[in-house]
Amino acid sequence: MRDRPLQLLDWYDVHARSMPWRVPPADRKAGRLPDPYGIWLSEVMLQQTTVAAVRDYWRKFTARWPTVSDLAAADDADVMAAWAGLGYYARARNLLKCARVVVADHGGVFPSDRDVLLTLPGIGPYTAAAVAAIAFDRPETVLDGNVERVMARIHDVHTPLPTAKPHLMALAAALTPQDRPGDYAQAVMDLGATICTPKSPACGICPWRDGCAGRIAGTAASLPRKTPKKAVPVRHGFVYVVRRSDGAWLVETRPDTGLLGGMLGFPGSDWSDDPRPAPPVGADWRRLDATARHTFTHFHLELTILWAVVGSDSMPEKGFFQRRGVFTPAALPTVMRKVHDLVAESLPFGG
DNA sequence: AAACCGTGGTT
DNA sequence: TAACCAAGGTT
Repeated sequence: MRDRPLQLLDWYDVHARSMPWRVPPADRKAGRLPDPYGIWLSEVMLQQTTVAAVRDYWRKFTARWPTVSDLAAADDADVMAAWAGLGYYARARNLLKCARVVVADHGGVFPSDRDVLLTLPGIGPYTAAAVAAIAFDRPETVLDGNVERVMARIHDVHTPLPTAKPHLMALAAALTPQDRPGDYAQAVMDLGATICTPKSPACGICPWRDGCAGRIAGTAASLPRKTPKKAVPVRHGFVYVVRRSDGAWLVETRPDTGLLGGMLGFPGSDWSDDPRPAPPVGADWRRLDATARHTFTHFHLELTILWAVVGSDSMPEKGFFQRRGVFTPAALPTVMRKVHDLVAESLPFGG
């Protein structure tokens, strides 16, 4: 069998996926490396998130904040609004923290060392290795969901995740080449994303098919094994949508920690088995004849929507009014945007 | 160390 | 359609 990394790099030279932040293999071989800021931004956005979902957000962020210094100087609310809809909002809070540390402690220059990168907010083992390898061509080993799957299959590893993770890491590290480590890292992930897919891998066209123990054993499609997850419960809650007579919307900035931390939203009850309404302002409340349903990572949510129209002298106990032109549903996390859309289509208020 | 933390696409 | 899944990190 020919050298596995070289086999994969030859495949990558032909089949590399094109991405806005990526430098194609031909250019990288000529010595060109990507902007570390763009790679860091892409890697944070790509955490548990598909390439398709990230593309437009990455373009929007780099157009508005072209350098890490620009991002570090941004207003928190602008960054959170720009991140709205992408999910895992702690990433956006850590993104800002990280940018500010890079400016304050590293002169606005991204560190190239994996262990230094690991000290930065929002950068864990995967992202530190990815930035070092992809942006600086350091021989670091990335272990993401793709690499775990590929390693489990070519070595026919039956130990379930996450127990198997250290073993899979050792197997992946043993393959990482000294030459073109950045392309190699991207190549394994492209292989996992396009050939060695979770459900029905395309073993027939895989550059690693010859030495793949999982394919030979007939177990590939069932690997990696994973310990079963718990069923997600259903929780309930109330949201309060207040329109002022001039069309302004009552919103609040959610606390920095916890679910949807730091994001804009409509005030509401807690989300529990037995929530109690606690309206943010005295008003003639009416119940909307529609329920907002949304699924988070660890629970389903059913929200009862209460709405009211108040006068221009209204002084809410919670939140603040955003006028027309300032308020935009695009700045809301998806569950709140669903609430907004249900209200907007039920109450023709002129947007 | 297990729980928490979003969303949209695929099966 | 409900479950699964995606370039994970933090506490």
